Formats: sequence, C-alpha cells, structure tokens
Amino acid sequence: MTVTIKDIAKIAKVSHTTVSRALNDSPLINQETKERIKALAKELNYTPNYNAKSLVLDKSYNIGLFFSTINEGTSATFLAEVIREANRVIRDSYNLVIRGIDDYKDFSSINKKKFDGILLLSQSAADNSFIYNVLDKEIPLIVLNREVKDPRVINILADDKKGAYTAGKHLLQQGHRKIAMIEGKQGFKSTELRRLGFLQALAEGNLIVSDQYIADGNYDLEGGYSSMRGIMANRHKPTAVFCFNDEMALGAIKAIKESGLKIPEDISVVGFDDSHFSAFLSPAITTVRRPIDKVTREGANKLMQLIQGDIQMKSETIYFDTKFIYRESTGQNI
Amino acid sequence: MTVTIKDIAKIAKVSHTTVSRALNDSPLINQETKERIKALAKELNYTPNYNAKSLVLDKSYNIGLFFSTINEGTSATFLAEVIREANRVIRDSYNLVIRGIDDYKDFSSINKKKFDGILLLSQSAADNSFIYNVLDKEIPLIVLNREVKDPRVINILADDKKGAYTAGKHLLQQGHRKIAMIEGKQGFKSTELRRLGFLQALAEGNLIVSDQYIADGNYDLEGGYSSMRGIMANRHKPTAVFCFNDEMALGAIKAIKESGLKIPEDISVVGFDDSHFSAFLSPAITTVRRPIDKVTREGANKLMQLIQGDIQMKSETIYFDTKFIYRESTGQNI
DNA sequence: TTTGCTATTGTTAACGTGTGCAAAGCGTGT
DNA sequence: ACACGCTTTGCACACGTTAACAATAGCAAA
Repeated sequence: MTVTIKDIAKIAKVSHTTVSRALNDSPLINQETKERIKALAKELNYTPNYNAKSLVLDKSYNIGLFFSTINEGTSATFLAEVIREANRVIRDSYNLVIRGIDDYKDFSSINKKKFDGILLLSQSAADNSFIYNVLDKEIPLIVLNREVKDPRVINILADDKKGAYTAGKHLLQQGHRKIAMIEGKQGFKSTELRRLGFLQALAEGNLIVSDQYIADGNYDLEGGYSSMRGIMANRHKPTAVFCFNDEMALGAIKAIKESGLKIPEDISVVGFDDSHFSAFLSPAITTVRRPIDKVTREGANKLMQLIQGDIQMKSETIYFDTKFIYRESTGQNI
Repeated sequence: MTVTIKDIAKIAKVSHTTVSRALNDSPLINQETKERIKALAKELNYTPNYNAKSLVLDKSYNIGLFFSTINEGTSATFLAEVIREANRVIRDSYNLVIRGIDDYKDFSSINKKKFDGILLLSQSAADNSFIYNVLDKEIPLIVLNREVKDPRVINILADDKKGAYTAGKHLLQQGHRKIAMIEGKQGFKSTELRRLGFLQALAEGNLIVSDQYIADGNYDLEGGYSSMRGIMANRHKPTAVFCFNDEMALGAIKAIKESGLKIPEDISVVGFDDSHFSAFLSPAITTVRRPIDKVTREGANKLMQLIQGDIQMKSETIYFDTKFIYRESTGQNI
C-alpha cells in the first residue's frame, strides 16, 4: 500500500540502504544516484515512516509542553500565548504535545523515548518531583516561569519581583497610603515574588499593608471579585489595590463599580501581566507587562539547541525585564 | 540500560512472546504466569517502548487537535477551552498534538502513521482541502464547529444561526429599531451564520440593517473597538449593536464609553460566546452562550470510538443548542 | 604485477514489540 | 493404546528504518 524505501530500492535497482542514505543526504552516495533516487521518491509520493525511524533512532519527534495545571490557575491568555509562541518556533520539526502535570498519577509513562525534550511552564515547588524525575531520566528540559535551583536546570523567566516593585513605587508616587493587595494562587512562586517585590517598594515608603487589606484571589476572575468585596467591607476603604494579575483586576473592578465607587477617582487599580484585553477595558488597566512571548520563544529555541546537542544542560538563568504600563485605572490620591 | 520484555523473559525463564502476551492480558496465557510476569515487570520498572509498539501496530498514539489557525481569529478563551476539554477526554491514552492548518505548506507530512485520529476545529471553507486530504488518507476525523457536507464526515457544532436569531429577537423585543452589527472574520462560516440568523430575526420585525451600521470586526478586540467608532461616526447613532463575539463586544463597549454614551441607557450591546470574562465586565455583557465545552467533549469521545472501531465514519451532524443570557449591557429602548 | 587507497554500494543485523503457526503437555473418552 | 481436543508456551518472522562492516571497482603508486 504505502511506499517504503525498499519499494524505491527495487525500482531504482539499488539496495534499500542506498536509498536511505540518499534520502538522508549522506556524503557516501554518488551525487547522480542521489538525485535519481530523490526524484523517484518524490514521484512515488514517498513519506518516511516515522514510527520506524523512531525505533531505530531512539527519537519520538515529540516535544512536551507541560503546564503545572491546565485546568485552573492558568489563565486562558497565558495558555494561548505560550502555545502560539512555542508552535511558532517548533513548526513541523516536532509534534507539540500539551500536558498538565496534574494529569499524571505517576511519571512512569514519561520517558526519553516518548519525549525528545520538555518545556515546562512551572508555577510552584510542587512541580519539583516532576522536574527531578525528568532530569533523572536525562530528558532535555527547560523550565520557564519559575526559578529552580539545580545545577542541571536551564531557567528562563520574567522578573516578577522587580515588576511588582515598580507597581508599588507607582502607587506610592501617586500619594496612596491605604493600599490593598489581592494575591494570586497560594503556593505559586509568582504569588510569593510579586508579594515580596510589592511589599518591599511599600516598605521603602515606610508603609506596611494591614491584614484586612490582603486577600487571596486565586488568579481568577471570581477570586478578584470576591476578594475585592471582602476588602471593601472594611470600615476604611483603601484608595488603591494591587491585583497580582489582570484577570483578578477585572473582577476587582467589577466589585468596586458595583459599590458605586469610581476608578481611579475613589480607588486606583493596578494589575499584572498586561493581558491582551487590559488595554480595552474602561478604564484601561494600569499594569506590568510580563514578556511571556519572549520567555517562551527563548525557551523553545534553547530546547531545540539542547536536543541537537549544540549546548549543554548546565545551569543557567535568564531574566527578561517586565515593563510598567501606565493607563487609566490609577490616579493621584487626593 | 532500559528494561525490555526480553530482559523480563530471561529472568522469568519464559520466551519474550509470553511476556508480551502476559502484559497485554492475552487469554492465551495461564493466570499464574500472567501475574508472575506482571509483578516482575512492575518490580523491574518496565515501561513499554511505544516507538516499537507504534511500528508493529501501526499506531502513533498521537491525536491531532487542529485549528484553522492558532495565530489570529481564534480567541484565547476559545483555544484554551477546547484544549482543556479535549485533554480531559484524552488523558494519557494518547498524545494531544496541537496544530494550526495554516502552519502547513502542503499536507504530505500528515498521514495515518503520524496521527491515529484528528479533531478539527474548522472555521472556514478554506479548510476543505485539508479535510479531503485527511479523508483520502483514511485518518479518522471529526470536524467541530462548522458543517461540512460530505458523506464521510462526522460533524458536531453549536447552532450559531439560531443563537444569533435569539439575539435579534431580544433586541426587537426591547424596542430597538436602529440596530448595528459588527461581524466576525470574513470567510469564517460562523460569521455567515450569525449574520443570517440575526438578520432573519430582524426581518421578521420588518427591519433591515442599513449599510452604515454594518462593520467587519475580525473577531478581535481591536476590530470591535475600531468598528464601533466607525459606526458611531454616523449622524444618527444606533441604539443597539450586536457583536459577533464577546471580545469584539468588549472593544465596542470601550468605544461607546469613550464617546461619553452610557450602556445600556444610550446603546445596548449584545455579544456572542459567553466568554469567561463576560459576566465580570461592568456592565456584564448580554450574550449567547455557545457550548464549546460540550461540543469538544462530544467530539473527542466520538473520535475515540472511531479509532477503536466502535462506530463507523459515516455522515452525521450533531447540533448543540446555544443559550441566550440576559445581563446588563442591554435594556429597553426609550 | 602487486599493494593500497578512495569512492561507492551492498549485506546483514539491529531497534522492541506483536503474531501466525507449530509444538508440547495433559486430560478424556473410546 | 490411541486419537482427539484444549490449554499453554515457544519459534521465527515481520514492521521500516539506520548503521557497522564487508565488498567491489577504479586508479595511482611502488
């Protein structure tokens, strides 16, 4: 039915080895025969059987794109952007296989034969068992989005802490002193770093955030909304709130508007990520742009190099800078 | 290095054939030996080499999740929801490989050996060449989201036309007569069907939409925003606008607010899809819920059945109903 | 002529798994 | 004792490709 190199060999009156070499551009083969065979292959509509190649070359032609979870805590924008960017780099040299770590009970089915390389978008230390498993199996690995202190890991990430710091500085500059904070998913490293950076900025302005002004928003819309409602139930309302991502900022804005207050006149709102919708809200959200696209692109490229053996798997950490984006949702405290 | 069935065979003092059969639960093997071998395999930490399995069984263990494009015209929410739902069904029985049709120059690299089955989220007739290619190669295929009139295709989709019809009826009921329409990406079937359904509803109210009130929004935020600005530049502003998806509605709302008008008092806005953020905007968007989750789930399940040979690949079209969701962005025309 | 080198091609085995067919073991009915 | 059938196991090959090694031819140097 389907044509194999043996079929080509028979017609070309050479051995199948010669065909294999010709199609793989081996220098051992005479230029003329090479061209003759290639032409014949094209004419016969030959496509290599990758399953056979896989077996003998010990390659799967799969690269795994893993997320800590794809069911919750990972925003649609984030997921989509990463997939787009990774796909752009990988093209059709490999299959891009999407997975959530939390889909696995155990990692026995993850092995070198199934994945030529793995790109992990890691959110929390809970991923470590996965990471060490992958490293032990010697699968080329790049960890994005979270720092892992291991001499074998290549790390690429945005500087969350510095980004949150600039957000804090901004609010101080505008004269805010009653500042609230809606955190991301607990256990996620990004939550911790954004908290750290933000509080540090405030500390430099001799400000500490009181407990009633801190809430868990879980990185999603509902979380942002209900957290903000909780915060506004206080006797003294804050004049500004920092949400650890834009989705929660969206939820928070709804809560604020429902209570009849205005943004930014009564309450200023700062988000994080610069999700694609943020500029189109009214008011447009002041936020911190996180270069997921660059991080992903760099990571995917590095992974390709790792797989091809161009570079070694030794510890390296690359930071990409965030960028503060001043829009309409924040204003001077009066 | 890695343990194979031959290794197990040697230790268990049987042939590798017996091991293979035991691990695959063949009825030919004695119950006791079966258990003995399974226990041994577990103890030795055996994992099958799927590359070898692939070769002999002629299966790739990949299922392709194809989109018309993943770069534009496919909203992040849509992409993410489909992937989540498909992943939920597939689990780890197969690899979920994500691809955009427009990533391919030609389809020679798509074949039965590389994909055990394909789930296509089709947006336009431009996908037909892909579809026929896949059908000719006898790869199990399910087409979601768009109807393809071919006796070999299984189709699952939401009833876009009826959904848009309900949106039209709603605006009429509220007394609107000056109604605008921001369309989706041109060439996409969904754009055509939503237009058809909406205009039909209006026609039943003896209304036709004037050309100045129609714009191309391209299904994205920017498109919705600039289209709405264009429409509002007319001497007589509309009192209502139907956007073919929620992202564009978001953009349109921004344009309206910027011009100082109020929603829904001055202009009512209806969206489509019920994207996850729609309920959290202020005003919350009145929209038509499209059950992508159900469509995807049903499609993925059907594909599994196709692959396992439980069902045949004969034409079938399943519609899932949309649901009108009345929120705050529309109101009585006064 | 012999030897050695180079360029090109072929032979054969290997990768790890599944399967058709043969065969062995064992009981049962005649 | 024999034939028969059932259960359980093994042998040998297949899947399509790559690669180590052998082989051949041609040519130049000794």
